[in-house]
Amino acid sequence: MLITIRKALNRAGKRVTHQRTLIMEIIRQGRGHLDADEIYRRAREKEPRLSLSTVYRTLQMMKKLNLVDELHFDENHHHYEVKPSAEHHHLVCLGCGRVIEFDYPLSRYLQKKVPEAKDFDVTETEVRMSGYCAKCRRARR
Amino acid sequence: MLITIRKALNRAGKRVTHQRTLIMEIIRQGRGHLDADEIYRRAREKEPRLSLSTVYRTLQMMKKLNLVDELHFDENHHHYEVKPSAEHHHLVCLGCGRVIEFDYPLSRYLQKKVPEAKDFDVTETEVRMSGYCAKCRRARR
DNA sequence: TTTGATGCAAATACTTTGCAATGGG
DNA sequence: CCCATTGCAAAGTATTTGCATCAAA
Repeated sequence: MLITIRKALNRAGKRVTHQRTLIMEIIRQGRGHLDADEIYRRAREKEPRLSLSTVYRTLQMMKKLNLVDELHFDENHHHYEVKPSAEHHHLVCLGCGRVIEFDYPLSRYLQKKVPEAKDFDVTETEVRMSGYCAKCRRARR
Repeated sequence: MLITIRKALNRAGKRVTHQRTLIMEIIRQGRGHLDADEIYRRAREKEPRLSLSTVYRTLQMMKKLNLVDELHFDENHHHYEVKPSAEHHHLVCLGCGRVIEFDYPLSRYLQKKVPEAKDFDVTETEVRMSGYCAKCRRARR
């Protein structure tokens, strides 16, 4: 786990700092769906002097190195997860905000089926379905 | 066109104001992919006293009334388009930012295929594929 | 005339940046 | 020891809110 991070950083000529491994570890343990602020809060429990800027800077870097994915739910901030090996997507409840993950391989399929994508080097495919879960549907006014 | 907006507002018990019809008309003419600020700039050409808050408030309302879709590209603000009748999705070039639309009906299919979605009232399905278009791939360092 | 909607200004939320100090290689 | 990285504070951008005024019904 940590070895992967260390390796990836080295390969990119980036320094392996305590902050970077900590942040990455938190994202991994968060099993996706953490936002920058939540990552910051958790990281500060171990490293109280860590700054929010470092979280953002690390996130940007990880994104560029393709170590994490940035997800866009129905909100005005982002969520992060370590780049998953198996393709999976998200189901977001607009009522309670719960995010349900589901596996579904679509990337290769769409790449073939969609003519517009033929000439494209697709690095990421994200499917986001939103709506209301059973519980929230009942409570909905 | 305008009739639809007027109707939808009436049906929801909302007032039909000059600002609202103007904003809606701009989103429609923008053919999707306008952000709040761009909508604001264009609207002010016709209605210089219009405020940005009104744009945001109108957008929120339209979203709730299901008249517009809010799209999440790889940025920290949103883009808006009038709710399209045919299901379509987006291909985003990370190099030049160009957004290519493609039609592809997936919603019903996924609703059936994904067990996690069975118990869900899905109101929207958005597929976003990102990567590099032919031009940008060549220019990429 | 009666509210709901608007404009304005101020507040909040999220993210980025400048710079001096720090620590990894 | 050198320079990438950090913490801190300050700035920048995106969005929301309170309130007096305005205008649609």
